[in-house]
Amino acid sequence: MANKRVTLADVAAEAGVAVSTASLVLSGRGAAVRISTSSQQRVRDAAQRLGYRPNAVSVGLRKGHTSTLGFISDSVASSRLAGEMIKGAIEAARDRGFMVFVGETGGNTTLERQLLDAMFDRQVDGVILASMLTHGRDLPAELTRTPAVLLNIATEGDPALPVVLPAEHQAGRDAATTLVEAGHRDIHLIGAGPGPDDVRTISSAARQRLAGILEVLGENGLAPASGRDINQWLPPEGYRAASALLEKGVPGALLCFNDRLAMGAYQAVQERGLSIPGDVSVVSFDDASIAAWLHPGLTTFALPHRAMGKKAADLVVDVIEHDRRGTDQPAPGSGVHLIPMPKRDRDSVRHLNS
Amino acid sequence: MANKRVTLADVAAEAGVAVSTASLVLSGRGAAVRISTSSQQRVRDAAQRLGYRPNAVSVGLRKGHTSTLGFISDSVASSRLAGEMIKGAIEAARDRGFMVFVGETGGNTTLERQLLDAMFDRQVDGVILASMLTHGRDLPAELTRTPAVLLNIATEGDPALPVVLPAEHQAGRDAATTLVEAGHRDIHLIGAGPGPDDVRTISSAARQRLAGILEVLGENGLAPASGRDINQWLPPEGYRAASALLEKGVPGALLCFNDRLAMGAYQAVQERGLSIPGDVSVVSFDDASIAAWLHPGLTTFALPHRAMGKKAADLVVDVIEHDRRGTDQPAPGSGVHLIPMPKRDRDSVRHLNS
DNA sequence: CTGTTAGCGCATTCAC
DNA sequence: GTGAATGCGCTAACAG
Repeated sequence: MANKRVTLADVAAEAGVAVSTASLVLSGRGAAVRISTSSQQRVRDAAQRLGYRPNAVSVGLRKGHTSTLGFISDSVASSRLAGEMIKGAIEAARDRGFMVFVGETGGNTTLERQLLDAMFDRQVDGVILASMLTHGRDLPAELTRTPAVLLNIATEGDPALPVVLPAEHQAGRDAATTLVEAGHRDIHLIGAGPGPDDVRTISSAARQRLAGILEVLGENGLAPASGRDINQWLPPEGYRAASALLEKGVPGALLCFNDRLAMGAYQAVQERGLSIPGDVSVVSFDDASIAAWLHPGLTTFALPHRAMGKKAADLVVDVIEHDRRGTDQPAPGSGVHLIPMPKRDRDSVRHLNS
Repeated sequence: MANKRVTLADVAAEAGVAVSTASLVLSGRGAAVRISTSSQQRVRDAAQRLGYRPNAVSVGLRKGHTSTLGFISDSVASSRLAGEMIKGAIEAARDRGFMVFVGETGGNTTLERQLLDAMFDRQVDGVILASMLTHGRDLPAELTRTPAVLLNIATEGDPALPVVLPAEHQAGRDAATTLVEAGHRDIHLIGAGPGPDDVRTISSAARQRLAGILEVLGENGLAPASGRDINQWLPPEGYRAASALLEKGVPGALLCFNDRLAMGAYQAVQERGLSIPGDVSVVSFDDASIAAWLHPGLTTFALPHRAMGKKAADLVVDVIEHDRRGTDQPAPGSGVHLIPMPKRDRDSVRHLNS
């Protein structure tokens, strides 16, 4: 099985030089220290021939850093979107030469501490702390010992750490704008509202989406035709809310707080023989995979999870490299980074004025 | 920032003993080497007081192993199910004291090699190679250098490595049995069939599910009423296939090869004003999240991704620990491990005989 | 220009 | 019972 790895010493022996020479050459500083071209070539050839690869563990011990990141999340499996976030982070990390440990806490704080410890034991150079449900939380104290960034986690007050969040407020504005510009006046909210404080979930997305929506509505002299504050944003709840609305007549437009609510609303509308978007328009948030599969395709504002993961990884690496450089300039990137939520324009909105 | 970690030397100094003594004590062999109880206590106290944690990188260099696994997949983000697989693996690994590097190749073989190299450089003790779409493939040669297991990857012939797969064939049998026992005779296949070789996707799941289905049908003197071989198992295809069927009359039962096809079939059936399961019964595979959200709930056989991930991690660790023990008994666990696909019994099947 | 030396943090012989 | 010395594979001072 383990046919021993070839070491720097092997290469040096093969090339007939000292290990330090081999080290210099292979780290690219051969020319700078003016090692003879012939020696350099011999070392390179030997390394090539033997298939030498530096032992990262040894390098890590020696240099004190490991080109390794930790990614800790409360859940990795909740949805495709969670996967996208991890994927974005892993890919960006790899592009910068980092591997990443992934851990999942299930929301358990003890476990979180243990995972952080296990990662620090392995000398990770930085940590991404992520949540799949944006909300505020206390942060473990260890996070100050190492570069860290918060991914999809809201903090109260001014965060010392970089924070990456979706631009929920702007998405709320964009969603309302979409409906208003299509000529809709009676817009029913499903998931939160109608008042700015009618928000039941701990998800801070709800509050911000709502604020954005109300802002635009207000700017156009409108208010929500109705609002339904819901704790669990799942299809059955969307179904019930839409059904209740339909009993009282045909609502012009439904602004659902996520795609699963929208899916439930679709079911209610279509079971009554009504048409989307002919009779009722629907706009939503998230761009979960069902959004594209629904009939007709659901117009929605995508949670940019992939881009968020990438941004988070880029930020930690920025901080790491900054620290390593050891300048006394301020650490880069702290503060909140809002990632835009792009519109997925499909077929669930009717344009009244065209 | 980096307020230095406390090392074994710090502990030894604090306790007033030599590092080797401290090492012995903390590795639990203090009693065996008969170190004085007082020294032992002092060392333990010091370690406690200073918050000592062994540097895993150093231990890795010294002992040659790192309590670290690599998980390489062609995609981590394709669905919630992919996440479940990773989650199962990560959790099982953690329970055994291992952290895991996660990498994603997107199907790119070069990238796969690079990731494997990066992991081997970091001295991973074992590797899980996973795919989100079961099918055969060539394996990178490096895999023989380290304990490895294949997760959701089929191999031709007798694999030298442990392989973890869903019990697709049995699930095919179970799905057909469900329909037959409910009294259905005209069973239409959507996704593959009607002949045993009418399989267009590279997914080996299709072939095995089909084989299981045909077996049970045959045992009951039946054959598929029709079959529709489809390359892309997505809702639009299911919609089209079911629509075509409905033009010729009302099929009694639809056996869909996955939930997304079933979702499309639902749309076709319900748009025609027909009822599930009143007019047509539907059974499917995967248990994607939509299966529970559809109206009525879709009876389906769940891909046990979580359990598969767990099994894979347990297997690598078994092999690692076996190798480490150095006995000359055969390596454990090689061969194929089939994980059962449990039935999610919901409301899409009508029982004709009750 | 190149080789020798020391040490990153730890575990393990081997003397005392 | 305990401590000093050695080396895992590598890099960085320092000599030569």
